[in-house]
Amino acid sequence: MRPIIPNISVDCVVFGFDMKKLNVLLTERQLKDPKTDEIIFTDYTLQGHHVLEGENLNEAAIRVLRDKTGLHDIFLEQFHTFGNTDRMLNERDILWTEKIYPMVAHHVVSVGYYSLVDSATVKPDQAHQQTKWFSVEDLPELGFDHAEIIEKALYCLRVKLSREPIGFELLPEKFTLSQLQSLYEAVLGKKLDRRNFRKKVALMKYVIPLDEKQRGVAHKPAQVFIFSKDVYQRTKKEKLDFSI
Amino acid sequence: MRPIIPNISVDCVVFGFDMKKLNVLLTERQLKDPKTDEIIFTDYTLQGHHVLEGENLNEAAIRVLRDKTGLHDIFLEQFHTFGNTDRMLNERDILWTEKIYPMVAHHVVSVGYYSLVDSATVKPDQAHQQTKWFSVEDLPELGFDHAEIIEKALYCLRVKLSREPIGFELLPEKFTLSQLQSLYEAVLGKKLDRRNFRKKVALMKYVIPLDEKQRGVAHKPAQVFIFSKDVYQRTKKEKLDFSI
DNA sequence: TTGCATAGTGTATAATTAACACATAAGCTG
DNA sequence: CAGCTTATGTGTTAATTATACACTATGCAA
Repeated sequence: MRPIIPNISVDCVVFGFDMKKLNVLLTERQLKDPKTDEIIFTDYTLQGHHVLEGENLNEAAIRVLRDKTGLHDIFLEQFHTFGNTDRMLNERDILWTEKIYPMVAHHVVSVGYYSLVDSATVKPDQAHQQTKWFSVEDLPELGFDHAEIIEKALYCLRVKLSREPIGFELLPEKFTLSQLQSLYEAVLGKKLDRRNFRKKVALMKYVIPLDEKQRGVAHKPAQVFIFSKDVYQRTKKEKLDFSI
Repeated sequence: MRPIIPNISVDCVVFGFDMKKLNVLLTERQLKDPKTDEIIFTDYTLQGHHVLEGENLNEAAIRVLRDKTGLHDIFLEQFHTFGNTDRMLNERDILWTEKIYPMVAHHVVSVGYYSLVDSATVKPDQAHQQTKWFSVEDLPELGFDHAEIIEKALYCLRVKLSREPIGFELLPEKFTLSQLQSLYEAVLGKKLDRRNFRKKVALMKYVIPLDEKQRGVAHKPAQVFIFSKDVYQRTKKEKLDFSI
């Protein structure tokens, strides 16, 4: 295995959508006293790891996701780099770093990526016991500067979603318009008008209705749609929609 | 002097506006044969430097600007981090790094910042001989991956300018509406309608007319305005203008 | 005083956004 | 199987915002 670069890491904010709210994948971090086995603290962190020698940043992010969640071929976007000298210097982080990673630098610069997945495809059970989904509205205690990283990631996701149709990455392949709308509402954090929303979507030629309806629901079944990246690539015009 | 971190640097894309076009500040890089004094190559690079031990990324960017251009208290924004393993491995860069910085790592991750200045305040003469303004439309041969960095910086600047009134950072304190318009045109890369532009600006309460006119121009003198960051902060509403 | 160059101004039309309510279909329950 | 529950699906009007477009005003220079 290639050696790590001790002072450069990537952290991945994995966003997932469960048809109700926007979630973030977090891993439990627990420090125990080696003698008494007493828990010193418990909190949560993002999925992250050091970049390896000879590895590109993007590659590192892809590797982290694969290793820590089993995910591959998913949407990934670099959004900000965090390099304050004090970002690993609160009390718990010092304890943790000393015990677990004594060989690692004190000042690690971390490149932030966010990724988007359909919550249902990630079952944080088997191999990754201590990994769980948390609503972005109700996060647990976080290690390092990861609260700040998540906040920034969410902001960047909102900006991005308002410009580009990346929301589909958070949905299963087939979805209904209500699901799409509730995704937008979850990410943007506000309610949208159903009829106006559907009018907008109707203009997106890359959201394609299938000859298929929802099944097994206790109400009028909805039409099922897919997103065609292909059609999108071909029909998008380089509109940056500069507002002046 | 504090030691450098050998594998982390910042690169600053300094944008300047000269009332006509958008420019970038670049520094000549010339490699000479130490014996014959023959020029092996000449090209240009951004202002960059390694981060120092114990230094935040932002601080490093501020320091680089101060040391390389004399600028201080200016607008700075981190926009992307460049860390491909091959970013310093084209032929000229290898030659250069071997001769000039033999002790530095081959794989340097560079955090990109852009800054905005009024071209007139930077006179790249005295201390910084080899530093010159170049139109973003007509760049010289660039070292490392700096062409890519500039392209990304320009894209991010456009996105940012379309959301927030940061253009004023590129103008002198007092400016006319025509100057403001031509700044927007230069950054966004397209012509705007004068009357519609002025209607827009009229809605920005933080663009304040002074009781003062342009002087010494061979035509009707224009009204002079200032930008009030203060009024902006107080009147901006958190509008992310999500288009759905 | 005339010419030149840029400043400054308003209106009509088109496009986009925002607000809003009722009929429909499937499963469930009794 | 009747009726209840729940989410789907659909159109119009008003308000706002964006676009297109042409002439007069002012100061300086020749």
